Amino acid sequence: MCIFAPIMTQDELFKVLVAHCKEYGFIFPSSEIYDGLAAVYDYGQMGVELKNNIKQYWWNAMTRLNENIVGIDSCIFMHPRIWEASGHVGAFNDPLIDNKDSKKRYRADVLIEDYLGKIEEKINKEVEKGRRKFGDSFNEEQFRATNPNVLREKAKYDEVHNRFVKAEQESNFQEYRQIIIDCGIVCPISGTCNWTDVRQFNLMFSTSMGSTADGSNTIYLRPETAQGIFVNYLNVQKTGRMKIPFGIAQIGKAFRNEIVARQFIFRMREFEQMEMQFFIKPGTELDWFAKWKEQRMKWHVNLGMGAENYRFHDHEKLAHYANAATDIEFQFPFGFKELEGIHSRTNFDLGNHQKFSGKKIEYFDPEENKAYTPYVIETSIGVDRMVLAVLSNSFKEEQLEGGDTRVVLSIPAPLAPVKAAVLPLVKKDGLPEKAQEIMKDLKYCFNCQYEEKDSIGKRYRRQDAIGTPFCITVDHETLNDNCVTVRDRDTMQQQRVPIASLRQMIQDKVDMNNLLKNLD
RNA sequence: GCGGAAGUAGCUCAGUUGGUAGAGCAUCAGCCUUCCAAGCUGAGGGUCGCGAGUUCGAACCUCGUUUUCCGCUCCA
Repeated sequence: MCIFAPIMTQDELFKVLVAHCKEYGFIFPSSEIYDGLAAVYDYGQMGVELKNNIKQYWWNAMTRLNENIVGIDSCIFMHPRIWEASGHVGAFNDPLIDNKDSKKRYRADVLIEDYLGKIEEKINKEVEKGRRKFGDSFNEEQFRATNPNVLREKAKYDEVHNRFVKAEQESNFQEYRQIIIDCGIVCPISGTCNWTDVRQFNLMFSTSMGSTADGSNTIYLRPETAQGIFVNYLNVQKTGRMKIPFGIAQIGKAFRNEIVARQFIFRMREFEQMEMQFFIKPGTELDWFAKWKEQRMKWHVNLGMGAENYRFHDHEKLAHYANAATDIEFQFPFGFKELEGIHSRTNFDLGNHQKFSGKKIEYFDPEENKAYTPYVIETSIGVDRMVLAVLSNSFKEEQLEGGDTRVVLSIPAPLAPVKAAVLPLVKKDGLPEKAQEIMKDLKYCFNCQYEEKDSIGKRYRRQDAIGTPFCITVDHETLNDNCVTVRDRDTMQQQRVPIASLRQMIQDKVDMNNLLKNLD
């Protein structure tokens, strides 16, 4: 068996995978009969099963294996002030400006900051010049206060800086543009100053709550599920009598109005997150950060999709709330990309909610005999990215002996949408009836399919294409000996098995608890 | 959001200088079949992405629009 690699590039493979996902009912473009809706996808009959299994694997790994982690399900709608406290209202609005000649887009504030940085550099150069000139007798403070070149640049800097800060406070984006033009900031590509207006892209979706126009409030669709956990911290801690360290897990939809959403379900405007916030004593965050890094990597590798396909990517530039951050990256067909983020969020979120809500959010630590606002380690994984990781990793086009090819999804068995297919060899001679009997027995334990149409080989291929680990074939012998042929998806090997032992055989392979036991 | 390319049946595509829309596979029904797809017979399925314009007549020419892909840009 060899994989199609020599013939197909990663790019082509990805296209074939997308087509396969549609053809076999995993993922459809949203609203397709109305020409689709950009970057929104629906899960089909197979996709939803796979997705649910992934969620179950995560949920159980979090809430069952850890006595000190509990789940919640908070709403998508939340009080608008929450997004001020979290920093999303401020930081999620990027002022963007385009150069009409080069067609390149920049963040207007970054352009101005770069410009200010260049003036600073100039000043520093002057200072260095002076230092070389005067040697030991050089007095930097005095030099800065008197040198005409420095003073001129400093005045320029202060003027622009003040305008910039004021514009930022007032969210006056036209002023951004004016600053860019007044300073003669040019596009590094085209070298021209031919700029469009500054446009603001609010990455949060908004809608209004309240049915009358004047009585309604603007509210946002949450851009992350984490805040639902933070604002419920006190509720869970008190009612669950939780002692630090403890965690709260949540799975739910989040929405971001991305400027560009592409690469299939990798970046969607509506997506699903699995987040766990772990509350800890301040000062212990780097230990817990390391622990969760290890735990989360173990969870991934445990699926058996190849340890070499994962890597950590530590952040050098940290977000406003974090003091340590890393990504778990997975090798997608388009390269290593973020699958999960692990962040040490300090007490930024709880502290801010304390400030904005005016409610005390503290934990009294009996061991320390004092109260503090807990620190947080966050693990945050995209469900849809996880689905894509599983699909892209398991999709194979194999060359068989005799020149045949087959397309197989070697999905880890506990995640497979359908666990077993029950197939009468022919649809006569009482074989369908016997197969239905088996089906009746197995359907209470596993998601099974019954199929009698087309030749047996064709049915095997169809099951391969959706990743069914077992095909159970009922033949004429079965009526005499109560045994069936069980065909393995990955090896294509067949084995004669008594009907009575079918259930255990399937269970051994598809039981998610086997995965979970390896994690404990 | 900008630039480029594309959109004909569920899928892959053909369709001549503008003249009544096709194939293979798939689907469905029936027949035949003792274990790794593509046996036989028949049937269904398309406002040619959508909307205008030019024309006696548009899948084909023009404009607009939308979706997808590629590049840029952005990404908590």
